[in-house]
Amino acid sequence: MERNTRQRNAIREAVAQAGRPLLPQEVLDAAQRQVPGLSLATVYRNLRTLQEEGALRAVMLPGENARYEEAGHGHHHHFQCRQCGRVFEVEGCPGNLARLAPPGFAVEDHDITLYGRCRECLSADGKA
Amino acid sequence: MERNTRQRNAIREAVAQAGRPLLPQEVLDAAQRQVPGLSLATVYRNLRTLQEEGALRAVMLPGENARYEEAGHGHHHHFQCRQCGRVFEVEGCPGNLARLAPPGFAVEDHDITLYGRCRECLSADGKA
DNA sequence: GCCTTAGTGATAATGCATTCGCAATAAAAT
DNA sequence: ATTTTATTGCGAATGCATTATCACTAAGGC
Repeated sequence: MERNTRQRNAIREAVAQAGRPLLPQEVLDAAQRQVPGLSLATVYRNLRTLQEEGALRAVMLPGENARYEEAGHGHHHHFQCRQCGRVFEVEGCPGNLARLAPPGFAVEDHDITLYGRCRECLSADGKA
Repeated sequence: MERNTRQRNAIREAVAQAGRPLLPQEVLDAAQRQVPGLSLATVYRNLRTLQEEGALRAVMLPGENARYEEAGHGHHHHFQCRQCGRVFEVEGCPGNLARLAPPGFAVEDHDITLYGRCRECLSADGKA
């Protein structure tokens, strides 16, 4: 039977409150504010468990390790800031991408990643 | 000074003739038809060299290792077949993706990956 | 409060792509 | 042909994310 541990709650909360996909290490950093002794192994174990029970979703970006976000946010894509490396959700979708594929190919799905500067990094630059 | 070896030529040719991004192991398999003794270490060395001199480009897809394609094909995106795993180029681009980003974010670039079945896998299924 | 056992922390182990070390090979300049 | 040295093949080494091990801890049912 599944138990409700402080660690698991802290991990779930950390991802939920971030509102953006987090790396395991980022989850650790955030969740350690609730549970200081939390270990990285426990983060990995729970990320997997929470993903299997459908609470979390793995987000893969090109050349990056898996990040984790809350499940159930509907179809969306991601933006990665080239300065701070953080990833954000972006809603919306251009649609009708199937037309780009070569003739005879069946398109079932797609991923879009936007790259640039997030608001925070832009405003920090402005001040510098 | 840079030398013109059978190995390097075979590697360059393999990528050019495939017409699609190849994994180092796929490059090895293809180039070994020209140079049977070719080793994987040499493939890695030359993929790096060729990339540095601008002849090849690294292609990163979500959750995948780097593939390599000929440079100079202009802006394009990629399609990955879920059955055979191969990656193909797709021309064209929906454009105007910047509007998807949250306000205050500056979009500089983007990656699009389409997923589905390639023509070969579809027709093989049809026959099965 | 006690017991059972899922969960945890710390660290070692694993898996895997990629790179390194080095003796042997082969371009290409002389 | 000889010499020089970039390049190669092979296997060992590396780096790094993730997972396994195991003794200990603490949920939660009784």
